[in-house]
Amino acid sequence: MRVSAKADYAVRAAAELAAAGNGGPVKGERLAEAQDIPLQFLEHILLELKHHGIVRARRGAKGGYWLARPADEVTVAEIVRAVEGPIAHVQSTPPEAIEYRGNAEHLKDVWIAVRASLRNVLEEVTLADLVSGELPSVVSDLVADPDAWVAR
Amino acid sequence: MRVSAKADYAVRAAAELAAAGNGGPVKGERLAEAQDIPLQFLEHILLELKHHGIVRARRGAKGGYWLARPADEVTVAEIVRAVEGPIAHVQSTPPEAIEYRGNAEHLKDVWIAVRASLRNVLEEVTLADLVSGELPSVVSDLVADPDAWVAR
DNA sequence: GCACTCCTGACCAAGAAGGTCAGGAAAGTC
DNA sequence: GACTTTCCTGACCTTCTTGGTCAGGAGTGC
Repeated sequence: MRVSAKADYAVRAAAELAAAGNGGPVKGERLAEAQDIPLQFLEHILLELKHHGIVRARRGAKGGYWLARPADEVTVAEIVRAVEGPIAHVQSTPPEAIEYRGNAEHLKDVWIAVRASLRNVLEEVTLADLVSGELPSVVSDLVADPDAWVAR
Repeated sequence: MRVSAKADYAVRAAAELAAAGNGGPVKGERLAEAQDIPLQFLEHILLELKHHGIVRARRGAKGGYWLARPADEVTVAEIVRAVEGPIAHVQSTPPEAIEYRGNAEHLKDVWIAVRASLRNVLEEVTLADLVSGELPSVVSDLVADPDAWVAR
């Protein structure tokens, strides 16, 4: 139930690309500096994003990375899936595929709900939202509760 | 963003204890059989639950495990925290403690929302709910959407 | 041809995941 | 007091993941 450095880095780099808009390709080095991410590690991450069709790239002078689609069509969920794999799998298998026995029978519903609630957040937030700061109401509602900010 | 085998096992074992109610201590072996969990691994998990005050135990003949509190006062969130540590940490630190720069500034809010939405599910479901199958509305609402059941 | 930048695979150290093994320490029974 | 039962604990093990680094190859633009 944790968010990996890789996913965090990936979203941050993608946010920079979203902000760059159509100003031409952005070098990996600039992304790394802007978000303070180890360059070589970031390059691997960007490659994964490219393989998943989220980002495009060109080599050589004037080369760099840019978003494959408009920033308001790329969700945080996609990026997380690209680098971390499926969201909220249990024991590495999707919750709907598990058969629970005895008194744990309804646990399946709980894990399904967990996944759905994660999706409700991650699939609603686009890179455009992230950059503009105008987050969808599902997020701002959750964040408005002071209780959401306390550690536990 | 995944649920470990340990957390899954822990909740399942706890559900069995909840179902056993006041019928006296339940042997580890019976829990392991009921939920098909490797016994020795389960014992380590139960020990962690004990250290976190969720479960109690007695050794010897007629010994076994039981819940330290009534089943309707133990949430799934507690159990997950006991065996997996804090929920939805980013890079192993709580989201509210991270400072984001540049265009990723609002990412903090997104991770906070992720954590809050997980809590909304996990802290609402008690072991009593789990065993009875009468899950809180936040869960049943999420599960009612057929979309929650499709892999992605 | 040369500089620039991405692309790729190999490698690596540390830690977590998912267990197993062996023995010790209480609790109950005879 | 001996014996059985069951929990308690630490050591160990294998495999995978995490979070990187290193070295070199392959396009691209001038």
